[in-house]
Amino acid sequence: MRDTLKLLPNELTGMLHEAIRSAQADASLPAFDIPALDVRPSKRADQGDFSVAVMALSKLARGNPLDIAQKIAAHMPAAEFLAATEVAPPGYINFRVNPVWLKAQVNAIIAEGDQVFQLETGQGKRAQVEFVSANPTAPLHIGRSRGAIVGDAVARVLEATGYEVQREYYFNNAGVQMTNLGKSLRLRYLQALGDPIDENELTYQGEYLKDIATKLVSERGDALRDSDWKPFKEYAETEMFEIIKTTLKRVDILHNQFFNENSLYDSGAVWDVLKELEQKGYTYKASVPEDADAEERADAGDKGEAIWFRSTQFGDAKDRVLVKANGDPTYTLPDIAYHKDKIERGFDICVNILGADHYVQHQVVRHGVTALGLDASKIHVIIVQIVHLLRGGEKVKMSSRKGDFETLDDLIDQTSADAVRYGLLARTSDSHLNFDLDLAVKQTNENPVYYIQYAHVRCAGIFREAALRGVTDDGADLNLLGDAEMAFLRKALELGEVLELAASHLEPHRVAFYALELANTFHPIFDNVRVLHSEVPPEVAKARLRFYRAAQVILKRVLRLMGMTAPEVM
RNA sequence: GUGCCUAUAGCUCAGCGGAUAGAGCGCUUGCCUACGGAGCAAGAAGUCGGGGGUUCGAAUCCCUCUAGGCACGCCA
Repeated sequence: MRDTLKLLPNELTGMLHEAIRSAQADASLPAFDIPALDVRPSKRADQGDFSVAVMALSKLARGNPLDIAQKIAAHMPAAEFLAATEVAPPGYINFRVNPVWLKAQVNAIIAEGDQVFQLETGQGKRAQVEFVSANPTAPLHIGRSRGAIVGDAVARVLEATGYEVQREYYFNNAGVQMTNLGKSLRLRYLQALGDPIDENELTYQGEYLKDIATKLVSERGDALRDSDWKPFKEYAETEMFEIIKTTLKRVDILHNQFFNENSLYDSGAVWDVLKELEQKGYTYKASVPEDADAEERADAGDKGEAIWFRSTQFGDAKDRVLVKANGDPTYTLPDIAYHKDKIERGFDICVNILGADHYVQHQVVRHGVTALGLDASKIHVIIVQIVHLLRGGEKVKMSSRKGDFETLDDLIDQTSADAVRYGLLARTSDSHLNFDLDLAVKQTNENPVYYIQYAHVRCAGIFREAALRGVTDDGADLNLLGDAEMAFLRKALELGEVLELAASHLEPHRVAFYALELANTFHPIFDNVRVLHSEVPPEVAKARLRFYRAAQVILKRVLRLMGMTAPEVM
């Protein structure tokens, strides 16, 4: 299967350009620059398999759209996969795929196996996807998990188009939060040793610290009774990261790079960035921003002088503090240094998955990167909107401080890793996500995940039964396949385009919707196209058996692209 | 008040400049002596939040209004 044939719309677009140039060469059409032509799968069978609207050429070619369409169609070059080119009013060109070629794709699909529709458009390019990036203070919160699922799905889609992808986790283990974590664990530790404690002093009240404290007591006894928070922070951090990694592994997410914010201080990168911004004249020292009005000046109080970044020069609504009056940097400064580091590591694209609440912060970082003279356009951001948990139709409140939150682990326990992956992936990142816990707990067919996986299971069922009856697909004649099977193959051939769009637009939800459409195409065929039935001639059975092998390859590939399992039985 | 996101079938959501607006669930009616019925077939269900505008053509682009969400720290 050549790469171009995995992307039939691209192939047809190229042929259309050729046809138009050819028509211009023999003066059938006047000279004009060819605009973008959008070839897409047709919606209905009478409109062929692929269609393109050429009405927009009407002005350029100074003629009526139908005539133009006919002239282009007449000049279309021949291709093995293309059976017919038809024209329809008011100015559509419809393409029909050659059935013989289509049926032969069954063998191509089987030959590609787990790598089917592996594209090469991103070949030789390196991408980085930064996601999750939660500080190791608590188990992964459900609010973080949407970004986790989307981030990993983006990484998988980029890999499918040929990119070399790095999955990165950015964290800070030096902040106030981590100190509080250490102090909280220390209290839980003392409690585990039998000392009375005041639970109101616990910043982190979750049960998980009790478990870690118990483990610590079993390892060290009361040896740490007189220690301050520091060894507890170290221990808690290590344990928390193990817990987080274990959770992520449950949904098949594996980061291959953990980037510690502290390394930017150790290397001096943070202060180098500040110096560079100062040298370029983008900073100033003041107690209030330069453009502050009288009221703001009055409200400012006396915090002392901070170092400000003139982000307003880059379109920001206000200038931002880089270094506080007490000499400590804000989060912004190291974040700019981090993104500078990312760009300088030479990735072709850096994708950053952020929650909606980080949108403004990211804009500031982007301005900082631009101020340093770097190309901020390499940084792509996917903003995932808030997840609301619903139970009994009511919103469930989530807090990672009080310990009554819903973690990703909770969600997986109540449903399944596959249901969580699909549920969090199957909508656009822009949309606010309502996760219905009641529905998720049900594990009924109301969840599309079962519908999709069931298609794969049904294929496996055929092969099991075929093996028992000694039926094989040796010497199968694919021309014996019928219209129903071809309908599925047409759908299967859309996968290349789906992946290409999902990668170029950074929209992995496209794969989730495609999966549902694919299953929706599969099930009616399964019902009507029997393999092991007494009325099915042996040679037809062979062809159909091979067809189902190809169907299973496609279904498995799509499930794996979403990070889901492809079960043989359910 | 300002910025960003959202508003499409009873519900959850796709579609984001092209031909009669789609899917799943739910609902109605059929289909089990055939490889697993977690299935299939048929059907009902939509002034694409309201109003203007651009275009040969708008759910899609622009303006505006309404409703909901998230942000607007010398927090991280």
